[in-house]
Amino acid sequence: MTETSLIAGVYDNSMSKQYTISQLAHAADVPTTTVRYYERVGLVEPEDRSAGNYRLYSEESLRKLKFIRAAQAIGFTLDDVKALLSTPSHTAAACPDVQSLIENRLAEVDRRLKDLRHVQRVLKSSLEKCKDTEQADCCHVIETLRETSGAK
Amino acid sequence: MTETSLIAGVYDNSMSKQYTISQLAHAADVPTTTVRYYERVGLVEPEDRSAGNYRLYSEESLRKLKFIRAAQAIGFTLDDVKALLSTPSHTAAACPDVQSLIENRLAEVDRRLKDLRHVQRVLKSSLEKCKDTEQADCCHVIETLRETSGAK
DNA sequence: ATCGAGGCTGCACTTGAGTGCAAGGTCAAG
DNA sequence: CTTGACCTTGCACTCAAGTGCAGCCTCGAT
Repeated sequence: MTETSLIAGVYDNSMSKQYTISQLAHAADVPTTTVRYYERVGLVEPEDRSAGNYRLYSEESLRKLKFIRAAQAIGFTLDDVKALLSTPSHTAAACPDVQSLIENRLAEVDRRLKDLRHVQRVLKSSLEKCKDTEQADCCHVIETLRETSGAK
Repeated sequence: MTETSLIAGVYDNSMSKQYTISQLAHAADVPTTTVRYYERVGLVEPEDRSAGNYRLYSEESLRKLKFIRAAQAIGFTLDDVKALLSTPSHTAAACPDVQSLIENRLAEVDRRLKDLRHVQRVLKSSLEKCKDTEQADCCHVIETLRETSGAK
């Protein structure tokens, strides 16, 4: 292990192949522009440059990239991801930081879920009124909104 | 009813009082800057101007403002709101438009709920591993993420 | 040798919903 | 008549996570 990173895994088969930016991007299913952007903000760096100044990436970059997308998918910001990635790996000391990052996200997700369920109820009842053939009057949407705005 | 607006309600007590921008803003619990912003994007207009060129708003503006915030709270964009507001009121013809706007929002909310529940599961299991005193090793977070990134 | 695909840099722009600021005008109280 | 709170305009800036573009370079194939 050349570098003790949170990502550097168990499988350290040195002599792994190198990727150009588009190969890497393709493998991680990320636009190349985004890979360069991640570099700009300090998330991923090429291992090396080719003779013609092309970026060359290692397996680790690929793992990192996948990690970034996975973390993003569950709602972490790139700043959070940066924190996660720069956490000195495998030390118990880091745990509280990571843990509280997760707890914060989870709390936010819970809040958001609660909100959304409320929203879902309101929208459904609006739709009911809208569809009500007795008096197909979408203006009731407004009533519904007015009434429920105070609530919550 | 001077204007057939979706908002102009049943209670059309003419001779209603006028608001300065800060009174209006306070009543609707919106910053004054935001009221001006809404004007810029064509959502709310003052009924009149005072001698000193101050904006003067009617009750209708207040209702409109409250409507905007309520609609926003259930996830409509200001563009949606504009569409809702400009819908020629009380005509059955408008119904399909309003209805599909609501249906679209609802579909999006459903999707979002599904995503969030997934996220919640992933975060919870990360947290479990993080808290596991057997081997308090937050790095398992990475494993969890890597495994679940493919799913979904 | 030349063509097209892909790569490089740097900079500006996007979206949505506002916020901040400067320079000035107005209003009511003291 | 001054002070302070409030109002006016216009313009620029914020945030996050990118996207787009111009002008140039490099690589592999024909």
